[in-house]
Amino acid sequence: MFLEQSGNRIGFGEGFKSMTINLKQLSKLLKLSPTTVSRALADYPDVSAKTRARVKQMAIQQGYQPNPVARRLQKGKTETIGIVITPEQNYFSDTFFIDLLSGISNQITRAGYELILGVASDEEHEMQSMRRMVEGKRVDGMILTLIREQDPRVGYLLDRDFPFVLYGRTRETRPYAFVDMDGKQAFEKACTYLAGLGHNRIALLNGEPGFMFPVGCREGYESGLLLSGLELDPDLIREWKHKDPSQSSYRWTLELFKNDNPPTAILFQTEAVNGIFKGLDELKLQPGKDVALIGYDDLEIARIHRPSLSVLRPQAREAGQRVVNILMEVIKGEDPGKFQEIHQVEMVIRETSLPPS
Amino acid sequence: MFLEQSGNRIGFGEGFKSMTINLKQLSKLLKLSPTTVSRALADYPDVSAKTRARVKQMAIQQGYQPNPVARRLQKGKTETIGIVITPEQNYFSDTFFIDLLSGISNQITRAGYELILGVASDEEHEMQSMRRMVEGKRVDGMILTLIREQDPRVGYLLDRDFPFVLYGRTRETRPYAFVDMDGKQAFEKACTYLAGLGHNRIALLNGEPGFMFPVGCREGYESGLLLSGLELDPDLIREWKHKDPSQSSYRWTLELFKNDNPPTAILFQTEAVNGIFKGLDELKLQPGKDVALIGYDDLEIARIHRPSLSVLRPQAREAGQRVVNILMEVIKGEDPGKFQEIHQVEMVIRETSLPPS
DNA sequence: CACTTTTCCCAAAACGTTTTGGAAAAAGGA
DNA sequence: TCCTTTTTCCAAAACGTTTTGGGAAAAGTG
Repeated sequence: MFLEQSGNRIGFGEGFKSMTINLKQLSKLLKLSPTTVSRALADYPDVSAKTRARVKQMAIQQGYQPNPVARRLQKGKTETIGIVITPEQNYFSDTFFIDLLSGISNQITRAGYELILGVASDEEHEMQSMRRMVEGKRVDGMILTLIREQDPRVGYLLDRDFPFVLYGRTRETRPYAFVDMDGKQAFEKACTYLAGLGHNRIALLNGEPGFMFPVGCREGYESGLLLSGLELDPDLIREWKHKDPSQSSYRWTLELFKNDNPPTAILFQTEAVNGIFKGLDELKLQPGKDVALIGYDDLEIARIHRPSLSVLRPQAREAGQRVVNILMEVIKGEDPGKFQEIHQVEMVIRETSLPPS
Repeated sequence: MFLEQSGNRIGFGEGFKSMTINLKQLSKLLKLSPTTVSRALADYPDVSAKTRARVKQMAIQQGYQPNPVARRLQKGKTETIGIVITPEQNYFSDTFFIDLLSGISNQITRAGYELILGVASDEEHEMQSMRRMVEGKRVDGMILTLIREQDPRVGYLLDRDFPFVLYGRTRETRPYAFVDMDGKQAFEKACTYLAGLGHNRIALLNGEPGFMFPVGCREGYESGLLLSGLELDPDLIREWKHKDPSQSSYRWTLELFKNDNPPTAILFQTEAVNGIFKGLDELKLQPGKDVALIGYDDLEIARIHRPSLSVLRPQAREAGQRVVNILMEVIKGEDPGKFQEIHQVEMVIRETSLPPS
């Protein structure tokens, strides 16, 4: 039998296990039923203020923490959110994704939930990892990132009515919840800004086709040209690959300037900046001076490079928090269609966005 | 923040839950007891081959998956491993960490476990996040990375006899399990290689003091010099900061060459390469030609840069898998002191490791 | 005082598994 | 045949919570 062991911290060779106390033991210590203790800790009104205080104090003193596994079983929830990332796609380009993840993680913790992570090597494995989480009843909801135009994950989750939130958007007619950056508005803003400076040959070095984000970038770019009275030249548009942003953007940069009438400015995702710098260097063109540059994402390199890079800066951390808050609502049963947020992106003018020379 | 809303269709509830079946329902379908079904699926010998096959077939047909939360409660395990990362420390430098994480994640999945992720903003928050996992009974074991010379996390876990494995090492006399790269051997190898080419002024641009890894790097560097009959010149050693590898390494590079007798070669962590390139560029020194370079970590930039960077290449993915396998043993109760692995690091000779001109 | 209402607490059930400790049926041994 | 052993199954308990559905005591109310 178990006797009272108030304040007992001595291990019996079972080092860790012995220093943990459960509800039954705590209630015995308090000479109360487990019911009352549980309800006291959960601030139910049907336990007197006095005992509630007594229970809480003892709980703290004994270092009691309810076993989350038991609570989850009883509550029928996993209290867990899943996310699957794919290293192939060069996801961890500097600070951006980790900022997003940071916002997600902190908000999840605040809700008393857990974030479980899958790392998939490719698209198929990505789906498989998600199915394990969903069908294996390991999560209450999913967060999806790096969304494709046609994204099978979204259809899959919608089909089974499983809670999820996208960071990004996809082509899907059924309503779903998402948080997205307004890439269109961002690129439009950057484009008109450059045009306003006098640039009339503005190039776009866009992200990989198939993904949704570059679609908005292009829309914004085209709309920006239109608003500025510039005409669209398909020769000024190139697309790089996720697999090797630097390499492909390097090649496309060289190609862009083979043009008879080369660009005086380039819009692009900052991820690809190394390749661009390299290409320009080889062409003896000075960034900022000979060619204006505005990148999307405020990575470290943008700040430390000389000349420093003008950028469009999405607020990744805030977006991550919103994603989680929305997901919690969807899990509670709210209609996902109600949660469709498009966040503005601010422009940070540094040294690479001067008028044409 | 701009908020756009659209679509307000009311979702249908109960969609997901209805398509999942539990053990009791399955056993009813089979006209067997839950006990037998459970044991059949777990390949116990006390259920006949015939019924076992029948059970398994029905389980597949019905898409039965045991509820992991219930199993965890019964087994008294969380089947979960925790890891805490800190964005401040520029952790996600390109592919290295994600490779490690990939190895970890895949191996954990293979074991039927889950990986939960914490993102902490600083050292204190890091500890707090870990304590939540450990004391909140949310994990069976922890994986620690980016280890400091004096690391309070290790003492904390050892004190309460909680299973963990380090990726890296620390100064701690009690036995603990770790997987580490042989930084000493790697830097020694690189150093003697350069010396063999005729370099006699070899600099070390080392990682931030306080962390354990740079200690080994320096040991290897010093030992390499000794073996090559070169003498140690404290003026050729500099240390950069995690917070801004590029900026600090840029400054140190400039400083290194103020020396009367400047280096002809530099050893460093590839993370810091941008700063070095920038510094050399400013000094009108060509990497590889005027100054030999060998970096630790085979990041993308190392491969795509021209001239391509010679590197020391740790096998992060394999290391991640080992970390998990070892952690599983420790969780089973094996003595952690038995698991102390030091992995060799290969050297990849590319274009920046030529003899001095 | 007799009654209703409010306050405070608790026993039992439930969540979905796995494990324990048999028990009935079948097979083997004399 | 009778006894023992093996095979095959299952009821009940357990894991540690929360929730359900009261019930006893205390406090109001007339």
